[in-house]
Order: sequence, then C-alpha cells, then structure tokens
Amino acid sequence: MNTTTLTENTASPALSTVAAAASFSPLYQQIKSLVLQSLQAGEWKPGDPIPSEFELAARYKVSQGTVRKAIDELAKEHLLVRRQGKGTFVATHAEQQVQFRFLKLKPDNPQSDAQGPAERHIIDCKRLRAPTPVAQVLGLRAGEAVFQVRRVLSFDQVPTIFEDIWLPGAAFKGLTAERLSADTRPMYAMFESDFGIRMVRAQERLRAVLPSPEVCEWLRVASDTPLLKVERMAFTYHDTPMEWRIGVYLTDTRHYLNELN
Amino acid sequence: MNTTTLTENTASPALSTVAAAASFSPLYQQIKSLVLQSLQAGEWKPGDPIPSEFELAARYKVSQGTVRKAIDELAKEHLLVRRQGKGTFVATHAEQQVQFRFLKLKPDNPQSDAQGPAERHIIDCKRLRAPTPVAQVLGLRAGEAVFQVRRVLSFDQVPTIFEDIWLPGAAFKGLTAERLSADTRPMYAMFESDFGIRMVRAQERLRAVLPSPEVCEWLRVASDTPLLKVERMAFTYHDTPMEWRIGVYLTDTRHYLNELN
DNA sequence: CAGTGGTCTAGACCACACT
DNA sequence: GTGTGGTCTAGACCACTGC
Repeated sequence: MNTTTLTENTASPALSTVAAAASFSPLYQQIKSLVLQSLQAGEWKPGDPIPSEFELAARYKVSQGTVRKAIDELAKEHLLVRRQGKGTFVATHAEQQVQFRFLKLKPDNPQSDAQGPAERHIIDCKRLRAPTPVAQVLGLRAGEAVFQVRRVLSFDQVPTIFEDIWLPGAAFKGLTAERLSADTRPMYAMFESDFGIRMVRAQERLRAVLPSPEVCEWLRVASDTPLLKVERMAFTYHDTPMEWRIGVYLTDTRHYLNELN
Repeated sequence: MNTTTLTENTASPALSTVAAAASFSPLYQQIKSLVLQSLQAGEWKPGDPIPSEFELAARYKVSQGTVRKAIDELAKEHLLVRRQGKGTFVATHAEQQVQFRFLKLKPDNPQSDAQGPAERHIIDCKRLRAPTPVAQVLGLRAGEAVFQVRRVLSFDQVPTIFEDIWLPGAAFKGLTAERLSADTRPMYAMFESDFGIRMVRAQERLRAVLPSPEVCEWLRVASDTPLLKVERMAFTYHDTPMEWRIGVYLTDTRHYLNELN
C-alpha cells in the first residue's frame, strides 16, 4: 500500500521505478538507500564530500528536507559526517577523532597513556583455505581463500591484546605481513585506502577465559590469569561480514567500557 | 548570541525567560529540556501518555515541527515511546519489549531458554553507612545511608550471576529483602512504581577475574573458573547516579553481547 | 469519524567556513 | 560575499488507532 502512495507521488516521478524495484518505505528511506548504493559503489570515497543537500534534492527530485532526513540517519550511523559550513563527507576510520572507534578497552587511569595503541606487532599473515567455522561466519564456501593475521598490541611496553583476525581472501588480495607492519595507521584505515573496504558496524561477544599456552607466551602471563575474550564480527555496507576477529585482553590495568542507552 | 536570537524570536515570546535562565541552544533543545523537567518532576508518570505534539506546541508557543524534533531525540534516548495513532508515552522498564534492556548476557544457543532470568534469589538487603568508595561513586557524603542488596540469578537451574547492588538510602527508603523477593517484575520496574525512580542510562566496565571464595559458593564454581566482572553505574534523569552494581557472570554457556555502531 | 503520530513540501533565516 | 549545513515555521496529506 505504501507502493501506490509513492508511485503516485507527483513530486517524485523519478523514483517510481525505484519504488517498484527497491523499497516500500517513506521517500526519505528510498533516498537513504540510494545514497547508500552510491557509497557502496564507491561513487564517493572515504573523506570525500558528497553533493550538497540541494544538489541531491535536485537529483532525486525531492525537497531538501527529505534529503536532510535521509542524511541525518546516515550521519547517526556514522556512514557520513556533517560539517557545518563545509559540507557532508564520507566517514573514514582515518580521522583522528574516531580512530579506534571499535576498541573499547580503556585504561583504568585515564591519564596513564594518551590514547592509541603504543606498539603493534604483527606475528604473521597467512593465506589459507578457510576452515569450516571461519567460512561460515564470513559467508564463504568452505575452502575458499582467507587471510589469517595474528598480532599483539602493547600499551606502555606491556603486551595487552592478542588477536587472531580472519579476512576474506578475495577482497584483500595482496595483503602481507610486511604491508601490515609498515603501515602506521589504524588497520581499518588501511583497509579503506588500500582495499576500498569500510567497516561500518560490528558485534562483539565477550567471555572470561584462561589463556592457551600460546597466548601465555605472547602476553607473558601465567596460565591461571583470567583474560577477557572478545569475539568480533565486523560488517561493511549492507551488513556484509568482512572480518572475524578473536581477541584476548589483559584486564588488570584496563577495562572494557560499554555505554548502555 | 543565540540568546538574542531566541529572545527576539517573535514566534516564541513565552520562552524568553527560559532562554535567559536555562540554555543558549536551539529552540528544540529548550523544549527538550522543558519536557525533561516535567518527566523528572513526575508530571507524567512511566506508562502515561504525554500531551499531543500540537498541545505541547501550543503550550510552548512553538511550531509542531519543533516539538517533534525535541520528542524525536527523547524517544531515541528511550525516555519516551511513540505509538502511531495513539500518542507518545513515558517509557518504562515494565514493558515486555524492553525488559532487561541493560542485561547483555545472552545464551550461546538462543533457543535454549526463552529469555528472562528464570529464578532470582535475594541473599540479603542491608541498610548501612556508605563505605567511602560507594559514597563517592553515588555522589553521597561518606557515612550516609545506603542499601546493599546481594542476589543470585539462575538460568535453567544454573546459578549464573552474582550481584552486589548499592543504592542511595534516601531515595529507596523502605526497601527490604522481602519486598525484593516478593516482586516478580524486573527490579528496575519496581524502582519506578514503588520509588518513582527511573533508570535512564548506564555504563559498564568489564574485566576477567577469578572468583572470591564467597562467589565460588554462590555460583558453585571452582576457584580457578574465570568469570566476567561487570561493574555498572546506572543513572536517572540529568545523569544523577542512582545505582552501583558489581556483578560476576559465568560465561561458559552464555556471553555478553555488544553492538558497536 | 476524530485524534494521534509520520511524511513531505516550500520558504525563511541563522551559523559557520572559505576565499 | 557565497555556499554549506542547522533551525524554524506553516500547512498539507498519509497511516494508524479507537470510538
């Protein structure tokens, strides 16, 4: 029933085809998904400005207010960033402000270190055929190529995080330990610039565990030290899974901070 | 400079005094804070409908669209709930939908239990003089009265969560173990109806720990079982701290789920 | 049917940034 | 100054609810 409404909307004849093909929702939702398509297609790259609200309104044959509402939602989802007087930009993990947006481990004493993982050590980066569980969570066929990256993050010389990262091989063709080690930016910033992949959303499952012998060595802890296990699924546009990451965190001088709203 | 603008805004003369006293922000922010005041003052109680957008627009002498934007934000913060065709209501923890909004521990196998803590066992509820750390986080003077509630939550007969809850004595006058045990609703729902206190926002800090001897007994686990320690600060309106809760979770068949946006 | 929230428009003006 | 996003208004119509 929404379809008829939208198709008959004389103010937006250009959208009739879209309405039939894509969505049966409010106009601003259709605009939102059109913008989303442009983002995914790479029409505007991370850091770039997108057209002004009036330009988009003209392009889609709707009023500026409708475009505004669509952009508002995309901005709240951190896909776009508005800057008054300048324009609206495609969000990026490279900005100083939102770097490590997904890293929730904070020092108990905020003044101890001035943010940012001090040191990152890549252990290895292997190209493998996906084990079944990895293939499943990443939405691949068993045996397809994947990359496995393992690394240790240290704060103030103290190894604190051990991570085991799985990435689809097709999307990350050419990834090597050398490239990962050489890059000083956050990993997700490199994924954007080098592979055109932007992580948009993630989901983490937390547990308390005891370390495996291997983890004991990398984090230099006893085998009875309780660790926080953080299992992360990260998604690009349209909820496509793009990373599976299993981390273990040392939480004796740091904690995982979560805001509940 | 915003003040002048607002004071001179001929469409909203009724707000000039407010603008001078309260905020130097957009009109809809002022409306938002006025509504917030009414909520805090208990003018509308949890579950009640608030006046319609047009009524509020008339009361505050602004346009309906401005009221709408204010309510939109309050709805996104879960302080209000909109229901098309019916009205806008004061949110409550009693609604089936959003019960246990702050409990992020989910079963690994979603179908195992059908949501909702199966059993709750109140260990004790004591009225004490606040220990210094408790007084500090709750914003009280050291030695002021506080309640300490301890309890165990079990899922499928398995004790899974041990909690130590601290509440300001003044606000919760008359709280007893009996009342807590008798009530079948979520604790926060009882706080609303019996004490007029609504928890609006919370913050949790997570760590992996080993259990104390006491916790070992209550959760019936070995002393080398790693547990997830969850330290929660809960706030009412205007970010007033109203609860400090230290919980330890057994995470062998459950996990703490967190969405990152 | 009347009343509520939800969407959309059109136009005005403000605040900010660059040039 | 010009162009951008940010706020505010007024009025129209749609969608849902309950009498």
